[in-house]
Amino acid sequence: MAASARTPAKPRARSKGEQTREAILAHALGLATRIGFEGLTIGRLAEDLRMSKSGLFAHFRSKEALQLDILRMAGARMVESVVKPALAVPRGEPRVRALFERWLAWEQSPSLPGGCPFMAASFELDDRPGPVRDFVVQNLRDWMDTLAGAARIAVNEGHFRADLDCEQFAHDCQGIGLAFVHASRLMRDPRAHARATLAFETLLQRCRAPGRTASNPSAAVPSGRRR
Amino acid sequence: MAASARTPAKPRARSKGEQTREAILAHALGLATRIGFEGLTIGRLAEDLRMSKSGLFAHFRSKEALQLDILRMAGARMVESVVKPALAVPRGEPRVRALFERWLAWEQSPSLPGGCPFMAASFELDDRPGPVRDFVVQNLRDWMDTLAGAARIAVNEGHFRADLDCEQFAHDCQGIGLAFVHASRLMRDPRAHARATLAFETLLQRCRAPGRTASNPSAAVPSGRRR
DNA sequence: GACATATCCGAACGGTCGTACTATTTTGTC
DNA sequence: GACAAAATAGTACGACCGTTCGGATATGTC
Repeated sequence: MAASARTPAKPRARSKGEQTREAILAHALGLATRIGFEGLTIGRLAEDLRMSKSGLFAHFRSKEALQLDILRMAGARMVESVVKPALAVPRGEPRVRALFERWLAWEQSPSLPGGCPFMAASFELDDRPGPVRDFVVQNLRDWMDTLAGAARIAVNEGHFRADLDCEQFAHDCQGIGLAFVHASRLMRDPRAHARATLAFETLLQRCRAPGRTASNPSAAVPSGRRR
Repeated sequence: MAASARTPAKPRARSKGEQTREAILAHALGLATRIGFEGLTIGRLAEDLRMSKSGLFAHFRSKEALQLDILRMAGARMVESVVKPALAVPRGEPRVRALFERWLAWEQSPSLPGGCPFMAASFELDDRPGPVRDFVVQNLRDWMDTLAGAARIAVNEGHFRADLDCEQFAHDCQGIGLAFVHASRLMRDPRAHARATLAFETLLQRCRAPGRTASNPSAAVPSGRRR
């Protein structure tokens, strides 16, 4: 599976410890989304993975470090499966749309049985200061900046109104996403996805440059295409 | 304070136990909003109130019962300070607006240092089945129904478009509220309230009957005023 | 194969959790 | 003030928490 079976290399390619460490984090991520970051327990985690509590603990030197590593992995995965693919989509509205759609898909990803960990952490840690909270805040700030940045590009491409408040746009997107989680996970509303999509389309419509519609995407001319 | 000082009556007017019980719940509510419902601990609660753990515990027969009682009190308070006052406001858009504004105020109420307990519980309990979760769901369903009902009335009064999807309206409101909590509590964004207000006004504008504006509230004629 | 080191386990620590039992005190009624 | 009932305290329980430490075991290098 790894690079080579006979090349352990000097700085070590993929030590045993690192493998199990990642296996732990992968499972811990799924667990944390379901039972929360505070509710996540080293004993339970070790039991699930059929390891000793102390053996597992040795990989992280504290529970807080474990929580941070889980979030780091989650952040990296989110970038990988939401942000990066969206960057391959044409600039402007298509990319904004790709971001949003992939975000919803990420939230429902099978590897996240409890949903996006940052959403859950938003409400779980909002009153508990510390590095874990700080990390969540930073990550969400980055995400909102990504959304706002994509909207900014859409403005420059002439897809969105020139006077659009891009940060408000990101804020509104966040609201749609949160309402989606609320409706689908808590209320178990089968129309949750349709609701979120409708809300997003309505938002997009409000943001488009005058005269421009979804079915007539070339009506408006980019105002400042070259930078 | 109570009915009479010399009339304990047969079924007893306001026993000592009931007083402390309410004091416990009031404090527990504030605590639960900050540290979460799972994080809330009987020992901590007793310590805060300078009671013995067992003395406090005797008032509720389990932690789950305590959690339910806390939520019951929160629900009653929310009705008292959000729903009931809004019902005193004229039907239609003004009442819808009153509901939303009082909702935001309730979320920031000083007696709720950690914000609306139902918001927090939404994400904390979404994956933990049981009566506590059920209670939260029921309460939020009632709230959404209240919002949708107020919108329905606004449609009948001719304030809102006749083809408005009132449930989608309630859903969108929920999103604005969630984004508000996200921005204010987690991100500590000072513009959070302005963002929420702007989002709500934009939503209202989209819902209004054609030709009707905020500054010209009498442009449209009620279509089905009676009933 | 020898050896150093990385990895993992077992047991144990002090703490806190929710809960159960038994006193003791306080309250309300006569 | 006597007396029953209600309210509170005290103590203890088993379970699990995060963490420590020393020793067993596996891994990678020579």
